[in-house]
Amino acid sequence: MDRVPDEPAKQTRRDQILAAAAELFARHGFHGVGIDDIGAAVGISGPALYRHFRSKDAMLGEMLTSISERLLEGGQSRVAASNDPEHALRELIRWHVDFALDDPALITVQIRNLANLTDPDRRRVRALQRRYVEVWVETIRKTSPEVEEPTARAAAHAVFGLINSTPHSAHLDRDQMATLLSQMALASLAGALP
Amino acid sequence: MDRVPDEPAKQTRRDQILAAAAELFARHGFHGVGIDDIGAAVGISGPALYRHFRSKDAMLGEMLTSISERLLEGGQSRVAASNDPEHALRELIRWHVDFALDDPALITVQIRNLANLTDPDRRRVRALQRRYVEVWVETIRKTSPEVEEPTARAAAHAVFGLINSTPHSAHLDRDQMATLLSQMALASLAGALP
DNA sequence: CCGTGCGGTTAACGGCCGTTTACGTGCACT
DNA sequence: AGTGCACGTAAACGGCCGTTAACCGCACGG
Repeated sequence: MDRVPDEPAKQTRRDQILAAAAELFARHGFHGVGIDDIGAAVGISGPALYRHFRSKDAMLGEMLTSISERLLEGGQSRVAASNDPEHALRELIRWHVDFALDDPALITVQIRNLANLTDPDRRRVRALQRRYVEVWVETIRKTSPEVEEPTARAAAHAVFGLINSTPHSAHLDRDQMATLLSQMALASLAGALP
Repeated sequence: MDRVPDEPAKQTRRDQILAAAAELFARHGFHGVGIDDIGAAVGISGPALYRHFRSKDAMLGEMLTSISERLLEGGQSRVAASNDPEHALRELIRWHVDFALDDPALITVQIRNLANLTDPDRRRVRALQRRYVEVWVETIRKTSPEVEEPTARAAAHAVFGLINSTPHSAHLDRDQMATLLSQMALASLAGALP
C-alpha cells in the first residue's frame, strides 16, 4: 500500500492516545479514568502507554498545553489578518466557536481539569490562557475604547463561558449552533458595553 | 450567652461541613480532596465526618441536590411572581446571577462534578436541572414565540455558561459584576433571537 | 449519681490504580 | 543472518485513601 514518507505513523499513535484520553477525561474526569481504560480505548492494554508518555499526568499536561497553544495561535492570527477591530472581534468569536464545536471534549477537559495538572504544567497553561485572554481584551477595548480593562476582561471570560457551554447542550446541528452562539456572543458584547 | 432555641446547633455542623467541602471540591476537584482535608477544614479530623454523613459520595450528593433544588425553586417563584414574560426573564437572569455571585464554589462544583455522583443521585440532580432549564425555555419562548424549542434550550444553556463564568474571573466588585453579567445575558438573548 | 448516646479520637484494613519490571516479538538495517 | 530497537504483554509492587473498629469523654435526664 502507498505510504506517505513524510508523515510517519509514529505521531499517529500518540495523537490517537491523546484523542481517546481527551474523550474519556471529558466524560468521567481525570481521576475517573484509569490507565487501563485509556489503553483499552486504543486497543492496547494498560502499561503499554508508558512507551509513549512518561506518566498519566504528562498526558494531561501535553493535552492542555497543546489546546492552549492552538487557541492562542489561532486567535492571534485571526486578529493579525483583520483590519478593523469590529472585524477582528467577529473573527475571534467565530474562531472560538468553531474550536468549541469541533473539539467539545478538549474544551471540557481544559475547563474542568486545570486543577489536576502538575504545578509547572499548570503555570505554562495559565500563562498561555492569559495571553489568549489579552488578545480578546485588546480587541474588545479597540471596539469600545471607553470600557475599562477589568470590565473587558470579565466580559471576555463571560463570552468564553457562553461559547464553551456547547458540550452541555448540542441539541442543534453544527451550523445552527455556530450561528446561534456567534450571534449571542456578539450581541452580549455589543449590547452590554457602552 | 443567649441562645436561640429554635435554631439548633445540630444542623450547623452538617452545613458547616458541606460548605467547607464545597469550597475544597471547587478548588481541587472531588477526587483531589481527601476525607482528612475536609475534616481539617472544620477543625475535626478524618473519620469523624462519618458521624454526620454516610459516605463521601453522600456529601456530594446532598450538596448537588440541594443546589439544584434551590435553583429550581428560586426560578419558579420569580417567574410566578412576574406578570409579563420580559419581566420574568429579567428576574430569572437576576436570580441566577445573584446565585452565582454569592455561591461561586457551589456553582463550580455543580458544573464540574456531576460525573462523580452516584447513579441515583445523578438521576435526581439531572431531573431537577432539566426542570430548571424548562422554566427558562418556557420564559424565553413567551418573550419570542417564533423561536423553536431546541434553539431556546441551546440559548438557555449558553446563558448559563455566560453567568457561571463568574468563578473564573471575579476581577470586578460584586455589584459591577452583577450588572455586567445581567446586561450581557439579556443582550445575548434579545440580540440573537428573532 | 449514673447510664446513655452523641460526637470525637487513633489505629488498622483493604482495594484501587499508577508505575515498574521482566519478558516476548517482529520489522529494519547493515 | 543477526543485531537492535520499537512496541506490546502480564505480573508484581506500593502508596494513597475511603471506610470501619475500638475506644473515650462529656452533657444530661432519671
